[in-house]
Amino acid sequence: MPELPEVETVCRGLRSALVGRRFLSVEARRPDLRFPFPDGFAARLTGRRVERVDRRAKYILIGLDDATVLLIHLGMSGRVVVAPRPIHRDAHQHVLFRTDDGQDVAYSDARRFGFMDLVAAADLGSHPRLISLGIEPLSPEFDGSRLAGLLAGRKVPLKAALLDQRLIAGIGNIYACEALFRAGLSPRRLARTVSGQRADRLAIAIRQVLGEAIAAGGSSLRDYVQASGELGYFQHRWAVYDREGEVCPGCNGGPACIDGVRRIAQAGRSTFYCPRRQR
DNA sequence: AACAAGACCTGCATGC
DNA sequence: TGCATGCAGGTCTTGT
Repeated sequence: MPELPEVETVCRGLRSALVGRRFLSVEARRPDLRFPFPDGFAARLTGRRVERVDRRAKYILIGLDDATVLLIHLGMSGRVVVAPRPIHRDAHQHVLFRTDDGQDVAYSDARRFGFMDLVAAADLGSHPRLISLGIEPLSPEFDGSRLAGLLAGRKVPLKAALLDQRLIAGIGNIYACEALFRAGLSPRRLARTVSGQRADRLAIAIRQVLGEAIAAGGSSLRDYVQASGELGYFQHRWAVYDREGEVCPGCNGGPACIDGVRRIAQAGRSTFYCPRRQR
């Protein structure tokens, strides 16, 4: 489920639910997700007060009052739901946080590709999962010339470069496809061929696509008392992702678009694009 | 050094 | 209906 916009949506939900609150109890119902929980995980969290909730790439960072940070990654299928106690229990609900104001925060993850870790705040930057992350695409420093610099000399397909978290942090398979469509650039083009105006267009497209998805998720949060990225995805209509064979929104059924959106495999993942509008 | 491929794990849609 | 197959929003590790 989660790329940057969905993680951001979950972060916002957790921020409003948790900042200033204490964990009355924490229950890990199994010893691991993708990795084992750190030693004393539940005990170390119990009684802690949440001071802040931040996001870095697709990671959720929950800052606690003892100068530690709870690091959460949602993997492919991780979900977070906040509800008044007692929360509905589901089959893959692996971690349950109870707060001092009567809320339950449940983490569910069928595939268990997600993970959690506890880190000293001072060591956050050197955490092995965070240390090599690239630029935040929504940060003010991210623009066309910065993007061109990151792509320069790279012989990988452009789509693969967008998915490389060491270059840009937070773009996943869906928004890589969508941003390339908006920028009119083929996912197969070599990354190093994108500079100048093409890089400008792509940087703008990335920011727009991510920003609109966050706006969609954020607006749905007001109506549902959940921090769930699923809502953002549910509301979003993709132009090309998962639309193999359909006419893309830019082509309006023109003769050159007879085959519609094409699906190819790149680095083992599906890429959707319009060969007519993306060059 | 850079890149592709396999691995992790479960659920779901599809086709026979 | 049952079963096999392929695919899924991520990223770490291994092999070329």
